[in-house]
Amino acid sequence: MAEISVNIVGSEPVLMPMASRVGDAVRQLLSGKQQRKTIAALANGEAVDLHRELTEDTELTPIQTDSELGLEILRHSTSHIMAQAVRDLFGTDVKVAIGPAIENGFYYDFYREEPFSPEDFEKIEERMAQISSDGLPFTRKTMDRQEAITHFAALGEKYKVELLEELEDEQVSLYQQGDFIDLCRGPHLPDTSWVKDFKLLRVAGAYWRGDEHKDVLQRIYGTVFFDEKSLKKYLNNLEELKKRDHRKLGRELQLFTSRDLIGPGLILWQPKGAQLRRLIEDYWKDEHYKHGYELLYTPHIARQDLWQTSGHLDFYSENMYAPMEIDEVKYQLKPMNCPFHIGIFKTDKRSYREFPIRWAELGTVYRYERAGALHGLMRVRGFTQDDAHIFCREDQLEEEIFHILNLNLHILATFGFSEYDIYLSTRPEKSVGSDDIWEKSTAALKQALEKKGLGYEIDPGEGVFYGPKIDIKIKDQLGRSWQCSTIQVDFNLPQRFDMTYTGTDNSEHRPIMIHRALMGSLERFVGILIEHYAGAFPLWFSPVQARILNITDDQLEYCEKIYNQLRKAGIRVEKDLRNEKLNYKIREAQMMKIPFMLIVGEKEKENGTLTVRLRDGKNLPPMKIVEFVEKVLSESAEGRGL
RNA sequence: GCUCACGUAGCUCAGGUGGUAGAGCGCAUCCUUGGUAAGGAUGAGGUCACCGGUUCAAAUCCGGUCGUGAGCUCCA
Repeated sequence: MAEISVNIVGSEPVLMPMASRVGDAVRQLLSGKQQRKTIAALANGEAVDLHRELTEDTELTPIQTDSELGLEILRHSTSHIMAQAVRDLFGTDVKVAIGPAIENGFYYDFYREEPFSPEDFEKIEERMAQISSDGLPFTRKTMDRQEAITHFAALGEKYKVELLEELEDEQVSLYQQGDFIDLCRGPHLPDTSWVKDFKLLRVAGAYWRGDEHKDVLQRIYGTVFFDEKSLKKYLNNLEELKKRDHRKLGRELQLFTSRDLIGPGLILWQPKGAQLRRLIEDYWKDEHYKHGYELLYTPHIARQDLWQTSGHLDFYSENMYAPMEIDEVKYQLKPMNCPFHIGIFKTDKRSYREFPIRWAELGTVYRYERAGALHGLMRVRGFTQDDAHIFCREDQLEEEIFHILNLNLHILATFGFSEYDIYLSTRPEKSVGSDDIWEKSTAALKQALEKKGLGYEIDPGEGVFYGPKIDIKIKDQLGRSWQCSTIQVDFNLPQRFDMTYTGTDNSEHRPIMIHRALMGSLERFVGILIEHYAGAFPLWFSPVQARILNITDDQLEYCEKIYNQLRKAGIRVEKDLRNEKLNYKIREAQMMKIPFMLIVGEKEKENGTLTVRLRDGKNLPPMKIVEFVEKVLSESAEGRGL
């Protein structure tokens, strides 16, 4: 009998009979503990099941339960089990579409007339548990593509037929567990008994193949892990996310709201939210001034002609609010600030000596976002960009980009974001500008990134049509990524607006324009901050820094005195002098996540002090009012990076 | 925009099968003046998102509109 040589990567090969299974090799080559963790393997680089027969000399890399790939296989297999359960329960009224593993779980798309209900979820989960305890093996078979089409056509599985018709391979693989057969590339778990710690999470509509002209399917999402602990951890994490949800905290902390009467995607900033925002804006303005920017203000609407010249009407009009007519002239709300800044540029004849010109504006723009895309502060229709435009010569580009990166990362770090992923997007297929300018600008962006010592990834062809760009995605406390910053070179608008400057040679040249935003949108950035800090903001931008809590009415006068003194010193302080017990007042202040609670009773009144309770429940020893002022001011300044 | 779900006092929510509404928190008044996460009593708040239909009768059933949520899609 023929033999083949099999080894686990990094160890000695052994000879095994031809057509031994991967699982046999694993049992022979791995220790008990390693064996039990192994659910599949890479055989000469191809991911295969443990049941797969080996027909040539093979190097195996085990895929184990503690790897990403292992989880992916678990999730994929679980989606099959869910499909089987759904089919068992609802019969052929249900058509199966696709069911991949995704980040943190899996889904399966079904076509069914009736919507799935929460009660259905319970039934499906019960049935899945049954399938799991049956320990059905996942078996793979290959089939001629035409044969597979006939097979699925006979079952009325039109989505599978459609998939098969588009496949290029003449042999396709099918996986079966119990009586459920699905078209699938695999690999899968050895059997269904591995799938114990799962949960179905939600159902949502999804189009067949993501195309809104095609059938609407019901997508059931779920998650699964190899052990109960990990599942619980994940579910707890979901709970934590809910607790941090900026919409919930925004309401509780009285930061912002939106009302039906105002309109969807339009935010009302309540006093505390407005205070928070003002602190962010003031800091932003100060930093920009220090870094050589000048600040601009521009209007919210402009004549339609402006948007014609800028090209927004041609490229962006579906995102713009409809025109309004004033004195027989059409005006439109601005979706971007750039044309206004160009308008200011063109008020004078510019010289190369003025460059770089750095203009910044907290400009509020309005964009039509599809109703289904709106989400709290994260996706709105009216928002304020922390926008800036830099006009410079080509030879200044790299230095300007470097300058922007410095300011950018400095500001993000001050807000507590020091982990990020950076992407450099290069020329797309449809674009304006010469090869030469694209090359030079892309090189300038790269060099600036490298000079700053920043790692980055290249997104080939993902640049905007008018120039290359750098995007920075920050990571929050929960490890989620948010794209906030963007730095974009623009060869288009300077030309459209015929912007020029006089160079050293006394002739006219075209300036380079850079658009950039650091926080992106104030609204969204505040949303991210709320979730990042779970509403417990650092002292320097806490809308309320301290709240005075008296113990009895005997300290009312003294409390007023403290309040006035702190307020004059520039401390954001509130007083809670209601006739309530201390416990009650502490609870409320705690829930408002106020950094300092100032407790004032007879002792403090007599000594001219106050007792500070911190957000974490600890107390500081009693201190004089001036000491507290000093403490808050110095800690705030430090937090603000002063 | 599409699919599904939801829309009851300022907030969080109860209100089988239709008979004009309830709780807790908050708010007001009173009692209580109490040192580190909810003291007590009384009271005021709702044309049950809006419009229309079915019915003797609708928060409850049906249709539409608006809004919210989860996804899909979109996001130079």
